[in-house]
Amino acid sequence: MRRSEIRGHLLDTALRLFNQHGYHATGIDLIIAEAGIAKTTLYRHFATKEDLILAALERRDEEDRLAVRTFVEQRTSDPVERLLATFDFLETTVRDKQFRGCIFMSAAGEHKDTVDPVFRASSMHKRLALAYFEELAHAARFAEPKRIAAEINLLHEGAVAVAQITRIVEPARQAKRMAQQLLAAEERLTPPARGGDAGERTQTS
Amino acid sequence: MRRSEIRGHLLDTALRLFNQHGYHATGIDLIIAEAGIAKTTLYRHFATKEDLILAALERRDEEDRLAVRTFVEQRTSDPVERLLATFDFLETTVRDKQFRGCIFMSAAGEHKDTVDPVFRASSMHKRLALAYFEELAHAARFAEPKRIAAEINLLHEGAVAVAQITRIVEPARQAKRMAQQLLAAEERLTPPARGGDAGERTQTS
DNA sequence: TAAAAACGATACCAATCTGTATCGTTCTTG
DNA sequence: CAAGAACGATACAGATTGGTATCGTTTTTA
Repeated sequence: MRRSEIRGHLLDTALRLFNQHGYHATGIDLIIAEAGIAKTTLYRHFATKEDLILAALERRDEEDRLAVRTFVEQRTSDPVERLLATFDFLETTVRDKQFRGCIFMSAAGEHKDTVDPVFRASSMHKRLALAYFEELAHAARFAEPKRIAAEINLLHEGAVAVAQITRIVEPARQAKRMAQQLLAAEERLTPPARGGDAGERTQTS
Repeated sequence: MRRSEIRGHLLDTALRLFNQHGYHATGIDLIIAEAGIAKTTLYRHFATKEDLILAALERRDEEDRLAVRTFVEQRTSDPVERLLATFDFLETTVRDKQFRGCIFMSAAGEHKDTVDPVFRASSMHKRLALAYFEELAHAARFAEPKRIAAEINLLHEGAVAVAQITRIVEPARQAKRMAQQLLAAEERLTPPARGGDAGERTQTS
């Protein structure tokens, strides 16, 4: 393995093990054994285990946000359909055999103190995920994009939580149907496809 | 302290610490120190730490299910209103200064293997919570009580997850409003209050 | 009230934890 | 190609983990 790849390989291995066993239950010795890297080398890249956790979460945060954007944007250009497509993306992640819940929720669950850097990193990820929903809800010209985004976000979190316990895909599909019904009943500032009537509010149910 | 109370006191202390720091991060030494009980005594009541965790979850499971039933049933007798009242109960638990998320979700998050007894205990609690929603949805004569219950359940889990990260109460209220809109649009087998028309399906929106 | 059980205190055990020190080898890079 | 940095391997440190052994004291109970 080239030395420039070691850091990334360590992060990938750590993420896999954190997802599989959790953060406290995953020891440094297991990580280096699975990665096939010396302990000295790990500590040359990351000062502490907490630093490793934070770096892993940061990497995953960027990967995830890029992945959902890519998935959604290449599927449709309509903002409402994009909001719904996020649930299809969710379904693919839940369908993964390695799915054991959201690693950020797990991280926050094991580092419950709000001032803990790991909690803050998880919190930041969730805030950015919500921001994407807001971006889409705004583009869809909903009358209350922030509220819509929060509702979509709540459905996402609910689906992941239920799927974490049941280990079935159905919650993701159910959440999508709920989102569908929810969005269909919402006010828009202007109708999306038809040339709208002077920016006035329009009921589209 | 009377000796008959020691077991319960240990469970309460353990639950408080598990909620505060998580399961792996809470050591036996901390539990006995906080409880003011000798280690020997703890291990006379519980064979292993896992046994202590399981007993604590069992205790909390019964407490919680009784508490929500009591709260809901003394508030209203209408099944639909009772479904909505579960969100008010949720709001009180989230409003608690000690709220750090659902201890069963945390337990499942730290014991991710589906055959792990702790995971199974958490899973069982969630199954029983869902069963209560089904009971209420059935009493409300919804056409599809199982689906309704699953949707209510998903909203609950979503609200708890979002509240765990944000540490605000709003998700619980938002989930209730979503449930309200959801239930209002649902078919019922017979109208609840008015003497119904021969058991046929009725749209009540 | 007397015997039995449970208690507290403490010392202890082996295993595991995160993190460091040492040192010979390999890779990178100027 | 040579110097310096990064690597692997190993041993080790100090703290902490879950759990046990011992024993004198207190409480329960028959």
